Amino acid sequence: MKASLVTIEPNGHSCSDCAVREFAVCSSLDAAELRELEHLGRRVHFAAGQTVFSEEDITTSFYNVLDGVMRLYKLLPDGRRQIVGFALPGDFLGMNISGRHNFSADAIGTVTICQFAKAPFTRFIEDRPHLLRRINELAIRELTQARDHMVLLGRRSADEKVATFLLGWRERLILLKGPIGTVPLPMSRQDIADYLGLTIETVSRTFTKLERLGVIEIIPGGIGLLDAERAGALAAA
Amino acid sequence: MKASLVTIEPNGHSCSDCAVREFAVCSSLDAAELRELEHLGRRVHFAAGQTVFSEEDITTSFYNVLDGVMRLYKLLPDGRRQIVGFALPGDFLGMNISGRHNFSADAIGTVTICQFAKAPFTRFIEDRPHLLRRINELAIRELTQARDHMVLLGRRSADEKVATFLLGWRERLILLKGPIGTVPLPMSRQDIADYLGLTIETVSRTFTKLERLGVIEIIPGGIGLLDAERAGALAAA
DNA sequence: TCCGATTTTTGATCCCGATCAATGACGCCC
DNA sequence: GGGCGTCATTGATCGGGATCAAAAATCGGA
Repeated sequence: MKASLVTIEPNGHSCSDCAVREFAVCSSLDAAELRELEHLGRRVHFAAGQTVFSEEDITTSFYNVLDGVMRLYKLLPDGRRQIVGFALPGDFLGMNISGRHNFSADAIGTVTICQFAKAPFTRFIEDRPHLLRRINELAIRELTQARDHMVLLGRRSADEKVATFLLGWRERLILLKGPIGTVPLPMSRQDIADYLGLTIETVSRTFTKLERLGVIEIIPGGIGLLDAERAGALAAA
Repeated sequence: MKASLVTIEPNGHSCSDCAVREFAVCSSLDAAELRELEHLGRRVHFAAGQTVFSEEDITTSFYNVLDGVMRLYKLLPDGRRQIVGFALPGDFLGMNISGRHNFSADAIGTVTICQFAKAPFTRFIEDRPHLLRRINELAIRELTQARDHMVLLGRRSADEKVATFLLGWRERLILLKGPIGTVPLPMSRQDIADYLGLTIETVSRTFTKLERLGVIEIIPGGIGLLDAERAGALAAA
């Protein structure tokens, strides 16, 4: 029997053995609170390519990424797409003030998510200022990243964009999983292009150029960073 | 005697008659709290072009814009500039997690600011979750704007960028001051260019083009919006 | 293991917005 | 009111990245 595209984990799971415990919003909670939170969230699995929520959808849940990578994006009426970020384990999605999501979110590869119904989670936050402070902290960090990305989109060349992306992505993965050999790139070239405000052809050409320069090595599903120094210079950080 | 470029208002002022009372972060406070807050903040005036704080500066204060317009921007090492936003009365500046500002802020024209020393204000927030919630709300709203701006920078043409900017700026002013005739543009063409990821020449040419099309009328210090419908179509919202 | 679909790479050409250059329009201070 | 510095507009040309097109590589399924 074929697995469904979206499956809810049937049996109990516990926050205490959660992989993203110290990265996620939950890091602000004590043991007792975690036990209470366990009853509010449920683990959900999404297959590659599935949409978790869409822009303009009414917000009914908040989401905590546990495993996998997601693309967060906005579409223009004519189909042009801008990816506003990639979500990794520990990222918290769904906060907004309009009551509607202001971007869409797809699973890239399979993804596991901890899903909280909006109302009970909002009530849970209510009298827990430390959790609110943690959420605020995550929002401010995202805001900082968003501003950095504006600089990239508005003022950097294609070469700088690609180099900056590769270094930044690598840095995030290292922060999450520790030192790594090669850099996995689970997203497609088109995703990278839509993240950097380029076309797929330009991204592909720039990858090839960087390889020719001996800065990277293109491997299936990722790249190897051969000359971090040189890459940093190209990124012009 | 010539006025100094930065002046601190000498005598007492009161939050109760503050112009941005209902827009700002303070809208979450009751009368008693406002009276307490009064002692933490002081009004400061900046002359046109003055820098209020710079990127990488250690954050020693938070700022509440009371009057005037500010440009918020980031610089690349080689001088390229990206304006990440324009601050208007009611906007709250200075939140970050690194302890350093992550963008610079200049006064455009004269600006009045309500300045709070970081430590006492942080303490003031401490046991006032409603204020924290309000700050979080403002952060999330900015995040939404930041994502919209990413789409503009990454995926829109010059014409769309300019039209979108004019409509968005007009909308913000209307929200703040009610219906207006012409749209004042206190920032320079260079500021607009650095906000939209364009050059000053392209902005100027696009303005002229929109005027030739009968969409706007260029007047000293601003524009008149003659055909909002047409402008909206060009913006391709 | 082979085949068809999809994704990625590479090549040729085009065009939008940047760059370079000059002129025009203010505002400001003596 | 005249001269000067700054900012905005306009014109001519250039080039980086987009677009159009095709080949090559990779992947998934029978």
